[in-house]
Amino acid sequence: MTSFKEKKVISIGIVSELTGLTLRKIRYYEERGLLAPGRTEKGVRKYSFADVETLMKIAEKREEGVQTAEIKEKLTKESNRRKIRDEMIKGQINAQFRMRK
Amino acid sequence: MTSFKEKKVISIGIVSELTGLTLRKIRYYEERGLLAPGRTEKGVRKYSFADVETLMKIAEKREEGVQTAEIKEKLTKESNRRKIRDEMIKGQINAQFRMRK
DNA sequence: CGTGTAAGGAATTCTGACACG
DNA sequence: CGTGTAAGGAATTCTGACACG
Repeated sequence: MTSFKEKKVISIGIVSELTGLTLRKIRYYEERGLLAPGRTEKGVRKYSFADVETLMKIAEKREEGVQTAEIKEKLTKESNRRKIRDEMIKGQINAQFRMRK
Repeated sequence: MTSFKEKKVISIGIVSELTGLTLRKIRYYEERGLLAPGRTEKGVRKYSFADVETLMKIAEKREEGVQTAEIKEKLTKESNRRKIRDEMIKGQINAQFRMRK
């Protein structure tokens, strides 16, 4: 269910290596609301592989000169689409169960 | 190819939370050769989700009183089986390619 | 707006060793 | 054998701010 890809377990230094982004940039994109890493009790940021992928998309867009505000919109829309899709799948599964009764 | 699950990106503190094992135990199992985390250039240990799963298996066995040496054997055998299986799959895929030519 | 950097402090991890057994 | 712990040091991360623009 909560797959590996979504688990917030990677610290920012490793994320930096994985994405090629500086710590400053990674923190800034969070500040601007483009992604939401987890935090340990002591306040240390933790990222998932999904976050790393998001950051790679952000990096591409930034290279194209796209501003963070626009990127944020695009990301929000994408996550909404994902949400709707997942709900539809859930609905289908539930429908299947009802059929079988 | 190099899937998320195998990537060495998790630090020992998080692994401890994920597995319920103390840092001491996690390091000791490594010392005994039951698993091989990666290291950053500075020497900080980094684990994969696969390592985390291995540690959970180790924890179970230890609770049953199995010694680390025995657990190590079992793990080695398992990884050999995995290796053989993967090679067979690779062989099959190659065979498919040859058929198509 | 987006990013770099120096600053001071806090949290994390590392190793080798002693302890118990 | 397997694990805890205290010890000292090194590496990592955090925040807020100044800089440039």
